[in-house]
Amino acid sequence: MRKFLDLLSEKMGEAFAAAGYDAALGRVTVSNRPDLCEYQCNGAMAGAKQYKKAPIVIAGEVAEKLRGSEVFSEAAAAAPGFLNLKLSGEFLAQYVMEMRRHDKFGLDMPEKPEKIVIDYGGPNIAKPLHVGHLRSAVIGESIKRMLRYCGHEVIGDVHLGDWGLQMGLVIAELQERQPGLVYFDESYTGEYPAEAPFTISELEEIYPAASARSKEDAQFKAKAMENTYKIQNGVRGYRALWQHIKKVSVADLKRNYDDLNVEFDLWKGEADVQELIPDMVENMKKGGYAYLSDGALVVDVKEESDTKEIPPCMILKSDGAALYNTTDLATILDRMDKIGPDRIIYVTDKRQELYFQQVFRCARKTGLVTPDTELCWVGFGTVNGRDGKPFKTRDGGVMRLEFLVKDTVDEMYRKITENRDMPAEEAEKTAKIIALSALKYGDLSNQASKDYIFDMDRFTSFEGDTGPYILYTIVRIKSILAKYREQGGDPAKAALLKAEGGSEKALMMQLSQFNAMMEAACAEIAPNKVCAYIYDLANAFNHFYHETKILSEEDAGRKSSLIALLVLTRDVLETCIDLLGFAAPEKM
RNA sequence: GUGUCCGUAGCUCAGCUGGAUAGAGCAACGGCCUUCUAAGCCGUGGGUCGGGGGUUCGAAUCCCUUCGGGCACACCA
Repeated sequence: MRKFLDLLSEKMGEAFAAAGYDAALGRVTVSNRPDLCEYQCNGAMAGAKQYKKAPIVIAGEVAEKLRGSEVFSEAAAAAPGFLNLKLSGEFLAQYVMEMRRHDKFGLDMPEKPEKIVIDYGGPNIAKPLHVGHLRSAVIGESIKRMLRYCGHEVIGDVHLGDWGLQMGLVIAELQERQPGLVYFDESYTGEYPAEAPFTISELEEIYPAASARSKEDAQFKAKAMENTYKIQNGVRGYRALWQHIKKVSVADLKRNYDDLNVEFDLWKGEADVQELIPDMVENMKKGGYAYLSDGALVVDVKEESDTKEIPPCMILKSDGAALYNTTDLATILDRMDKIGPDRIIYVTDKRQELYFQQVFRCARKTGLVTPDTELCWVGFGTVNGRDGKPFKTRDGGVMRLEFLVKDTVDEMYRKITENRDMPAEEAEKTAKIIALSALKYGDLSNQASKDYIFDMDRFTSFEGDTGPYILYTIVRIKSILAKYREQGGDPAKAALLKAEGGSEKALMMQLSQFNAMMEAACAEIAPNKVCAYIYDLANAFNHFYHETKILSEEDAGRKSSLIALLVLTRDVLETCIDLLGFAAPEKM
């Protein structure tokens, strides 16, 4: 379906052409002076120089050609050369009605859908999720859903950090606490127990303890490094323990991501690509890309156009060990081989920008990806506390994600029970739903690349530009539709007639922008655009709601038309919040 | 030091490829519930768009410069 503004621009272009000017000047935009007009065109001013005429003259001539237009009910030239436009209510209603018939509200599918891998989450095994993981999960999930909605095949991969020193640390701590474990007996050849020798809550306590100890106790740290080496080189007992750590940890991660309504298609990790490394490195050497520099194996990635020195991409450390780069490159190799994506998107902290620039260039240069594979990086800013510094717990520690979510849910429960009379069980369920909207909307409504301040009071507020406000709007619509059904009406059968003036027309105008907004949001990978859109839409609806009696409307045709508008508004809002990764309750 | 991002109302932020009086929300103040959820709606006050130059008919937006801040700059991830 054509985008509404394109349609208007086309009509305007025809008028320009009819008056003897370039049709390209007829670009129509939403008015920035709603008191004067609904839409505007500034083409007369842009074309003034080219045609050596006063803009107001051109605008006047074009306005003349628009007389009797079926699209614009009014077109007036205004100094110094603006074209102020008002829209025909029938034309608008027709477009909006067509949106309703279309299964994606007028959003066209791409001619060539892409296969896209999105790498987000990035949790480390054995370490609890903390605030830093919130943004990756929330933003990544939303991008995944948006791109899917726009017609692409999208595969989300959690990309676990499951190959590092933290595993060696956990095992070192276990060696101290439970030295008798069969895993440490290297002469043991039997089966290892299926059950892990620790629970998740024990694991959560073991890792911080081990990490703290390694900072003071050099011998302990050496032991941890040795353990890591043993895991990585396949010593049976250590491998078995590593599997246990991974299994227990992943189960817990799934639970945490579940609570956030975040799902991954793949639970791959660094460990999965280790065996690809030797050949990959060998090929980089053979291809003449990799060379030794200060003992480390590196690939040059600088380019002519660089405005600064880009250091080479390191492939192996001077001790010959692999590092994060190596694993990420091997992962690209693996994905190209097994999935063959057109695009890979990474969602990480913005501090890793240079790092990914190096990795991408290296992958391209060494032929890990085909020339037309798009490697794409989305960097996000830090979550700060109200003091503007990185978010911490009251005592200055790292804030665990689980606690952050729980605090938000508790706060929401408090607010609900304060304002509404609701059974405890229902209030609890509702609190969870609304809290998620608060958390996610609070994050996603900011530009991803910017830092933002996590302000519990602001996010959980039902007022202003917040998740709960959006949900409240949806619930209001649902409530009216439910009553309409009780009266025997069928919202699905309601048909739109025409846009009366005022807030009803404004609501339709907002709805008509959906496909253009979604296309832009996907192209720019910007969930914040979806947020901005639904906030405007919710505002437009609430304004309309206060001016318009719906259920008591006596003209049956008009009532049905209003209901149709409600249904579409609800559907668009619910579709959008689903793309943001949350949902609305039935009541609140 | 080099590069990069940012600086807009008391606070938190929008402002797309330059366009008419710079917009929201919170906070402050004032209105609107016998009628579809008042967790809403309407209104008032509040800004030299960090400073200075330049390009343009026209700049928060583009260019230069300057001040202030964040971040990154190969053997961490």
